[in-house]
Amino acid sequence: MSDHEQQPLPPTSRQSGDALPPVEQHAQQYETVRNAHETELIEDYVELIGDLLRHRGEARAADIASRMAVSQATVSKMIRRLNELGLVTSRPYRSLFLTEEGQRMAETSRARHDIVLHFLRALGVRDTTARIDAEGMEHHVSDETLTIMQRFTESHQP
Amino acid sequence: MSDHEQQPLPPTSRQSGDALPPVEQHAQQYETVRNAHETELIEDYVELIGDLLRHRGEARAADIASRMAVSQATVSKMIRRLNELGLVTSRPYRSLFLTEEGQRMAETSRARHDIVLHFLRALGVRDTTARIDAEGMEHHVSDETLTIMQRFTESHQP
DNA sequence: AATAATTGTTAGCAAAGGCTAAACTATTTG
DNA sequence: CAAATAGTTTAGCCTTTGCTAACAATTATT
Ligand SMILES: [Mn+2]
Ligand SMILES: [Mn+2]
Ligand SMILES: [Mn+2]
Ligand SMILES: [Mn+2]
Repeated sequence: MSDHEQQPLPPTSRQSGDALPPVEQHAQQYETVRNAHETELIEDYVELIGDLLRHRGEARAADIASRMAVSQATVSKMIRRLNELGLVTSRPYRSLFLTEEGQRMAETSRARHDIVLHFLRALGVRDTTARIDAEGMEHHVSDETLTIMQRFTESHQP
Repeated sequence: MSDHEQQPLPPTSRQSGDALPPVEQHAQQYETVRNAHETELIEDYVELIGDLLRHRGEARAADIASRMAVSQATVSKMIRRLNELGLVTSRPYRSLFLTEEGQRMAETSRARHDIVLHFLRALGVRDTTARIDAEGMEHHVSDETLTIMQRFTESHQP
């Protein structure tokens, strides 16, 4: 075993940063993030399709492409995948629709997204910023935190 | 132009979900998230290497692999990339070290990570959950929100 | 009806981030 | 010091998510 203590680093310079968590716990943090990233895009597509259907009555591939700032080819490919996953139905040149399962996912995602967005606004974040932050944060917020956010929002502007 | 209003949808069923943002703003939300995802992994590696150096005096590939719950091959490949990016220096079979730029990135990431973690704890989230959520959220929190989180934490446990 | 514009699909490419298996190097132990 | 163990690297594979370019189908305009 080689000695690891090179310069003992004065304990004063270390008021910053918590201790390292135990290896298994630390590993679980990263694993959870990787899992979230696997479903993140799917959720955003399904959620957006649901929003378009609700607000516009139809959800076209071109709308998705411009709202996501992504090429139509990318959207087309993703739609095939959503189809295979049983989340949407699509006929060429027609609006997309959500399956039962797709609707459930859209609803869950939208609810979660709204909780995060409203929480950020209640905290005092400007609307534009809150929307940007919520789009990314939503996929990484546990149910526990979500509940706490919801309570906070309710109690801070009834 | 085909008419989109199929069923006008009773306005009562719509207390949920805000209006759709204008296309350009909506697009920017997703773009920001995609950009964050590009740097996210890099930041986590650099931050972890910094933490290992600080707490353990050295940062070995094997430690990174077990803490990230990823294969050693994956770590080895990523180290080469960090090297090419000028963030770390590495001699084969020796500890990694951070370059000047790597140290700056580690410091910035750690500070941001801590702000999010402490904020969640101040909100009332349990430690384990807070750590998991912070690991994912940290990359999607704007400077504006970060500042607000910091103020909140300070004023809620002095 | 013919043409133009929009919308959608397909093919082919690339980078990122995983993995396993095999080879190699270093360290620890008998 | 030889053998065993632990750590590191490389090669080759796969999936996801993006892109552009070319083509096809639909819808809108003249
Ligand atoms: Mn969303
Ligand atoms: Mn999102
Ligand atoms: Mn972090
Ligand atoms: Mn992280």
